[in-house]
Amino acid sequence: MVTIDNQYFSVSQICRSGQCFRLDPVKDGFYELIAGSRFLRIKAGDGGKAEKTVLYCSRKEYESFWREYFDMDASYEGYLAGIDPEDEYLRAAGQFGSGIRILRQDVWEMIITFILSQQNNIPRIKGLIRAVSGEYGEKMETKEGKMYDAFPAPDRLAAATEEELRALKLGYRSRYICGTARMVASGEVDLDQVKKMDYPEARAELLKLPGIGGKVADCICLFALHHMDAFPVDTHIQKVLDARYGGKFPFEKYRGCAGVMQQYIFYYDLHRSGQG
DNA sequence: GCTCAGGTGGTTC
DNA sequence: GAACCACCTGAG
Repeated sequence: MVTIDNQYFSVSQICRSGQCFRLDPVKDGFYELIAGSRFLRIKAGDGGKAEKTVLYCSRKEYESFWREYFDMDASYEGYLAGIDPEDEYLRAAGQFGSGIRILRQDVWEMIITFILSQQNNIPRIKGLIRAVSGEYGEKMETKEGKMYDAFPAPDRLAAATEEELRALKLGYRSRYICGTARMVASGEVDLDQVKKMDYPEARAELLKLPGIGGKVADCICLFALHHMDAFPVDTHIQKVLDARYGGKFPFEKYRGCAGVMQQYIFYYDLHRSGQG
């Protein structure tokens, strides 16, 4: 068990920030997270009051994996402090989503996840990932005996046919998944190399894969490769940019942290009218 | 029925 | 380079 004593870390906010589709609330403030082939049970804190967040893993596993995964060594307080004081909207958005973190997720998993995300809603995206993992992912079991499905490796998905994927209701994205899986499994696009590239290089390399355009490439760059200048512009973000920023985000003020701002805006736009 | 949901790729001017 | 449009599926 590892307790997180950090005011700028909220599991419920990360869950609803739309960057991770395998983090789900179960009951009584508990969450379950599958990342690649790993499983983590989490007890959410109450937002910096009495209860701290608890990760149900060993200190060793935390230090060797989850600490980096949750980007615990970055100062999100610093990111918030860097928001233009005159930008009231962005300050409010940052305040509202101050527990969000930019996760460091697996590149392959993000490639497939965000190809599936196009023209789709979040509940359905989650369902499709569950279906693909259930069909092609390795069957795993926690020490407590809970079964779960790992995210399928590239060679497993490369072996699937488009018809099989269509049977899982992936729709026209099936063709993209087949093509992309084959290019990655064959090494035509080498993800180990992509991980070493800077943002513009990695983005250009990802654009070679079928079904990946600028928006999806930016999601992968931000949520897997941690290129903090990536700023995915989807329909929500575009709506806010048009309404608040004359259609264009002031990138010059946010060198090295534009992606964090994108997450604050996205989360604020999606959830501020709800319960928070 | 129709529209919409975290888009991409192809065609057309 | 901008402006269409087809593309699976299921919910409202």
